[in-house]
Amino acid sequence: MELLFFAYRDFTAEPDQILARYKFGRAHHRVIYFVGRHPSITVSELLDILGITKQSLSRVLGQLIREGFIIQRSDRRDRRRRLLELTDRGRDLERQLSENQRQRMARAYRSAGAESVEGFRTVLRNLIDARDRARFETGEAAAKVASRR
Amino acid sequence: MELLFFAYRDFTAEPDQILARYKFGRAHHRVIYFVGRHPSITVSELLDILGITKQSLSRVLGQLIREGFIIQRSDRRDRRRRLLELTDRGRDLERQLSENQRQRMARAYRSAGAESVEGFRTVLRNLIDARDRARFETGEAAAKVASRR
DNA sequence: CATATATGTCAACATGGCTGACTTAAAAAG
DNA sequence: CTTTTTAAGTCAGCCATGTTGACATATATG
Repeated sequence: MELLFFAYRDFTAEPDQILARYKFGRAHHRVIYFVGRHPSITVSELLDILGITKQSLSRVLGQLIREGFIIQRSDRRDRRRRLLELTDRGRDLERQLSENQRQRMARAYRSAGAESVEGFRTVLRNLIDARDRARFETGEAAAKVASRR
Repeated sequence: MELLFFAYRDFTAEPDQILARYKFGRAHHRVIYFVGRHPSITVSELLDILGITKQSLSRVLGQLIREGFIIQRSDRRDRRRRLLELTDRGRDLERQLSENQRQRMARAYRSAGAESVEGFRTVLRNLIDARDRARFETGEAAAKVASRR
């Protein structure tokens, strides 16, 4: 538990200086990260992932849209939905922000070795609520989940 | 990175209802947790661990002391230092709060197996800044670190 | 004695959660 | 075609927990 605390603390600490330049906070980082990882994600899906309220998200998402880091377009099939994408500008910022973290992760993986990495991922998956664990299933199970959506 | 986000999100989500009963937040949980794990910790050490400012800590720590969850006594050798301990009441609360988390961790460990657990811990250690990594060294290295303090 | 260190405190401010109440547009159900 | 449900957005206000900066006090150290 303590390890997890320190690892998470140090893992998330670095990007803050970059964010400050844009007058953004960690919440913005999370939004940019997940929109980057899941292009065409809807607002509801993003809310589910972040586990926060619509009102909280809207403050942050609104800024990102107004300042041109994210664009919305409506889903053709269901025009109530807004699909979110990073703009070029958004992608730039995402890369800047995640660069440190990716490097840190890569370093940790390299010096731990492939077996440790597998164990790391297995335990993390088990820590996640069953509801969301499916996102990270491997092989056939993942295919099933994907097709269900 | 995504796995880590979800695991941390779910791992930290549960104790909030209990905390709410005492009108406490997550910050109180962290303080109670670390004082519980490191009896006689000083205020400075706690600040280092939490990575927050003295003023932020003081708000939370002050409440916990006033409400009888933590006591301070001065260090005999250096009477400027205040050593922090959980009271019986504090220990009760700590147990309540961490119970879910310990169970979640135990479940994750059980279904992942001993090897995965080793890998998990190895990668987490590597993710931590070198500065704090020493806390978690094993065997002889750990003894050295301990004796240096 | 002078300086450095550990702790505490006051004030003001920012971020990012929350609840509650409502609106609008579109889809789905009847 | 009307009603209901769903997805998204908005306004207002509250709270927890970070931040900076300025100081104060007690004690240890040089």
